[in-house]
Amino acid sequence: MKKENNETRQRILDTGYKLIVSKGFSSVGLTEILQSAGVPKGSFYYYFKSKEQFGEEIIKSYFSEYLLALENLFQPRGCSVYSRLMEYWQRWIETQSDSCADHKCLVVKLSAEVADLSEPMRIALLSGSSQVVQRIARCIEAGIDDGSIVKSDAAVTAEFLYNMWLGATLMSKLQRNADGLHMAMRITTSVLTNNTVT
Amino acid sequence: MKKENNETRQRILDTGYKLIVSKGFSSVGLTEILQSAGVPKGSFYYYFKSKEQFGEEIIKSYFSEYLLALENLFQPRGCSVYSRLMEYWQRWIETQSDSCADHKCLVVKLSAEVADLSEPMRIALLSGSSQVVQRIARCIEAGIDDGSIVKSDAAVTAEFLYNMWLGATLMSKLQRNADGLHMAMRITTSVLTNNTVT
DNA sequence: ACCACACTAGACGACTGGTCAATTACGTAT
DNA sequence: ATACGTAATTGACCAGTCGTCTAGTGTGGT
Repeated sequence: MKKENNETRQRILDTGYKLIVSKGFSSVGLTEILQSAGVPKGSFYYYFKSKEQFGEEIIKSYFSEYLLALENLFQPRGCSVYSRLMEYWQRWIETQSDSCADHKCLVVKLSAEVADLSEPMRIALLSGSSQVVQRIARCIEAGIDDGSIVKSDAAVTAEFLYNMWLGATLMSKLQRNADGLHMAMRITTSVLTNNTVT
Repeated sequence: MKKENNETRQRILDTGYKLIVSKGFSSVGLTEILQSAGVPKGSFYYYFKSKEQFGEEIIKSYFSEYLLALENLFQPRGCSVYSRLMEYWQRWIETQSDSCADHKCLVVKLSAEVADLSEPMRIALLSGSSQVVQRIARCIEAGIDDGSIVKSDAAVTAEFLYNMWLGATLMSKLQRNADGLHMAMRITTSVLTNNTVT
């Protein structure tokens, strides 16, 4: 049997995610990632073609986990579709707050930086976030069906809500507090129940 | 009398803005900026303390111009307050579209990257964007007064709209088209006239 | 014993932000 | 006209880091 050590590879990915999501892509060097992961520098190019492809894989594996968790959260349970969706936003607030170091959103952190820097990374980000929005849209549709969410164009509403939360998260990074996120939460509630904003 | 030669200094700032708004802060080196501006390396540190302080000044001068243009746009003219505000968003679409290289939004480009990187730059970004939101809020108030905008909490509406446009612009950078911005436009119209989303 | 291959060390040239001593340009006082 | 002080400008240079790569080590299978 070969050693087939993907453990090392995974550790590089995990450490890379943590550092990149907090410092950005260009600001973090391979040296720092590898040192922090306890992996020798020479190993990197055995596992990855380049830093860019490494970044692409981080994004892809991030969304892979994210979408799995989303699927799980939106699974029918002993509560309305509406409250399941609201739990999603509630968790968004928690994960994006200052305290929580991990699980920060890669879309918020990397979109602006990467969109003009790397085409593969841009595509990965776009594909992932599109799937998230799609999944939210399907959830809204289900909520309209079971009557817990007010009728609207589900696709438009999902995209709109996602955009608003993205912007609010960006501003909350500048403000270093969660006020903007709580405002987004109130508006989300209004929109899903009354179709009004305030 | 002093020479007061800010011309060189201003050229560095202008070139810096263009490069940074398209490539990001960390990805652009001083060498590239200076070479592109036709200014020798040594001169940089005569005008600026560090790259960080340089970035801070770029942000500040960006907002200084931005707020001036905003003030001008919102000035009472031969049209309703509502249509003046809508012209602002219309221009947002135009400046953030692929074609327009200059005048891209620094808040969109730098917030995520800089928030965890440099405190002075974060503060500059926060202060500037807060003033913009405030100015929009005052405009909405005026619109409520002259009856061209439906009644609402102006401050909340302004913050909400700004967040949504921020998010939409981020996504449009990923999508490389203006669809998200046009959706933001439709929602903005709805909100300001009906207080509904769709 | 030998091969195949997962893995690694360390150096590569290019480039980073930043420093500095030397030089020039110019308004003012003599 | 001359001398002087300072504002402005310069590019060579620093120590360090960047992403990348080649040459090689170690080990399990045959």
